[in-house]
Amino acid sequence: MNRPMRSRRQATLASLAAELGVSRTTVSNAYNRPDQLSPELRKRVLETAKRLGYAGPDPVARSLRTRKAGAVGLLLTENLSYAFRDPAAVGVLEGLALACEDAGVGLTLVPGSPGNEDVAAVQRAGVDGFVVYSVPDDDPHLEAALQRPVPTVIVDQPQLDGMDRVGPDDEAATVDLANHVVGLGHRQVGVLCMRLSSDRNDDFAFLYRQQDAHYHVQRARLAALQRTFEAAGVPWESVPVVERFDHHVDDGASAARQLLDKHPRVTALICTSDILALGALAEAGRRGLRVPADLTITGFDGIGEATRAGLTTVHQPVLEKGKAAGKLLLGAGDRVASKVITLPTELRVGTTSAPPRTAEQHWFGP
Amino acid sequence: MNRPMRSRRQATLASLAAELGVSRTTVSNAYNRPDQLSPELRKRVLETAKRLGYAGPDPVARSLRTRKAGAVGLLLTENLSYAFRDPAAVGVLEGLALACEDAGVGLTLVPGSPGNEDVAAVQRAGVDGFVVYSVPDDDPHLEAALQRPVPTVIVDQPQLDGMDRVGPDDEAATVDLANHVVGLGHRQVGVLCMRLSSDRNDDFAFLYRQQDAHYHVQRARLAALQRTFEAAGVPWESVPVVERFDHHVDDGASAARQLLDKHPRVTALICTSDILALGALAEAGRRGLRVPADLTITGFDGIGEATRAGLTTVHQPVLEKGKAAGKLLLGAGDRVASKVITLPTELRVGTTSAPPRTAEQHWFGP
DNA sequence: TGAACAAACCGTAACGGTTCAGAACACGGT
DNA sequence: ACCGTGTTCTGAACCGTTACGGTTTGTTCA
Repeated sequence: MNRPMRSRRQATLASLAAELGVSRTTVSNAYNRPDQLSPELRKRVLETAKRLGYAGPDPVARSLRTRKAGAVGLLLTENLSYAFRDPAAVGVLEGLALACEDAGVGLTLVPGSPGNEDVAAVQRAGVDGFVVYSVPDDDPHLEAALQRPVPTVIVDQPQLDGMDRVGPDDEAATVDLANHVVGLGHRQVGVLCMRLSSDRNDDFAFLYRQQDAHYHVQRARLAALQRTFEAAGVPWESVPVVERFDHHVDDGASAARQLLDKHPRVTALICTSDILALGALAEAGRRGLRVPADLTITGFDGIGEATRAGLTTVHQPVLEKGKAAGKLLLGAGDRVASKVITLPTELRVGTTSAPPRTAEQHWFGP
Repeated sequence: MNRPMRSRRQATLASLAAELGVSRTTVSNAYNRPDQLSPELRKRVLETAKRLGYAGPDPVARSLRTRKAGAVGLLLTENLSYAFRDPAAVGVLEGLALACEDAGVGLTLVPGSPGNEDVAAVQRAGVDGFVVYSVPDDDPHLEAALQRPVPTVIVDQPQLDGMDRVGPDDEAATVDLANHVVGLGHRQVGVLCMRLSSDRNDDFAFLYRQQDAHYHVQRARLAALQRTFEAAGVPWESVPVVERFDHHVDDGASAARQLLDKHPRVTALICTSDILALGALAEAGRRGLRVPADLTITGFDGIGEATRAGLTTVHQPVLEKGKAAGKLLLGAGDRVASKVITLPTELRVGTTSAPPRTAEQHWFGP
């Protein structure tokens, strides 16, 4: 043990009361309701506490009695690097942390790897509610959280029965973006997307896998792309989609490589995240493709580095997303109806999108 | 409330036992020690539990009894954006989260803004230990955490009496970096640093403020720079140091602007973080200064974006740092002696450092 | 036949607090 | 002397669980 001066047995409120010859109530009051006892006595209590090394009422015991854990849980059933390496996810985390800080409650990251069926951590987390973020639809951890008799807010996920939900309209935002690309004249496009399911598939993802995706956000974005491109006369089967399980810039680069190797005539690469797009950008550079002259690249999320790189992307207010989730959860006490908050998104046209290179257009010419 | 089927009063282990006509112990065993009762009875218990909407033993009550909270606290007395916007800090967070996940315990972010004297959240956090990261030396929250009868691990901070500590040797690493810059021939340098104290000072920071810095890391890095440059015959008073309270890329840019406006003859900008360096890079571009031909820029931390930008920097294994802290804390149970883990760092020379522009060297010529 | 032992279940006592309805006392007013 | 009104402190119940040390029942084996 590395705490100095730890006595044989930690002092408790009761032992302190005994030492002082007062009731436990009084000691409790000394900490929680200073106006309930004389200043002198309170001072004496606090002094004795210091002398005995008593650091104040035990949080857990207090929680039991008051029925408040003083923390909300964040269920992140991801490979953690997924959550921490993506500035968009970190933004949500930050917003949530801010909301918690405002309310003076802690934010507990509840562990649960995907594919790991062990939901014990979810059941054992001492929290007053859960925020569920970026979890596959059928995850047992999500199920376990919903079982718990505490409120739950779902972020970036389809609304479940009476749950609260926060998220952008991924479909609408993606439609805007796709229309931008279509409007520029692109008909030969490729897509890079994030993990669609808990089983690794660092390869092309065909229709069935797309529609069966367990991650709502990816499913929604792909569906929106499909809808828009088909409306523009581009058969979706002709659009290659490359999936990556991990989510680093390098994964975006390798995905772009895989796609471009097989489909060199593609004029636009639509990525379902900025991270992937940044990787695609790097790969394009490596191949000597000029962006946007030779290749249009778009992202999604609007992270800082993307902005600095001039990426055409959809910006979503990630910080607000997290904040909204936190506020919703912390204010969920007495509310009866469930709430759904849809966040605004904004198409940000940067310097990575332009009409397709003319040479290529001949392929589609009359 | 948005939980469906919530009965008037939540079922408890006791009410479940009563309903079943068995003892509480048996119900408890059904959840915690399946081998202590017959499979049939266990099945009956679990079925009845489901029928009554009992989701398993209450975590808080369990914690009280077992004296394990099942979570470790992370004390981040920062403006939260500080912690979340810096990939280096996020890396530490990730490493810590990974260690916690391995151990199946939660990670609670304990709120406490700098300057906010309210340490209640620290006292009320139900955790089995604290990791203290990036907190000013004299912070009351740190004090409050140390008071609690749980182990504490300090990250990136000078070792306190018997505490465990994890961190790189900031001084040695900075000396290496400074020697690199000195070795290139730079004698007219400027420094951009992060917040030195809890009071905002977006301006030049003079010697007294530097030495009085409440943030160990910044103090150590500045001290190392001072030592190295003075050894190279550069009087430290002649080296302008600009401080920024916030820590975004834009802050780095504005700091660089402020410094270069006043000291246009500077040939190298040493930044105490990559984020600031990235901003400096942007500002250099804006001024039409070629890097490294006209201006050398260095960072610290080795974050991904810096690597992608080719920044000369010191890489430190942030993920390992977080992991090490977590492991140390979680294994701290019975240990008597305190441990100190010093992490390796690596000078990574990129494309942003080179000898000073010859024109300037005349100033120092014979 | 009965000792030895395992399996299945139970009762009680914590764990360390908070809370609420009073008790005890002091004080000023009538 | 009596009453009302605070102020200060107390007693006991309660929060929901698990640890510990049993008891009961049934089986095995010499």
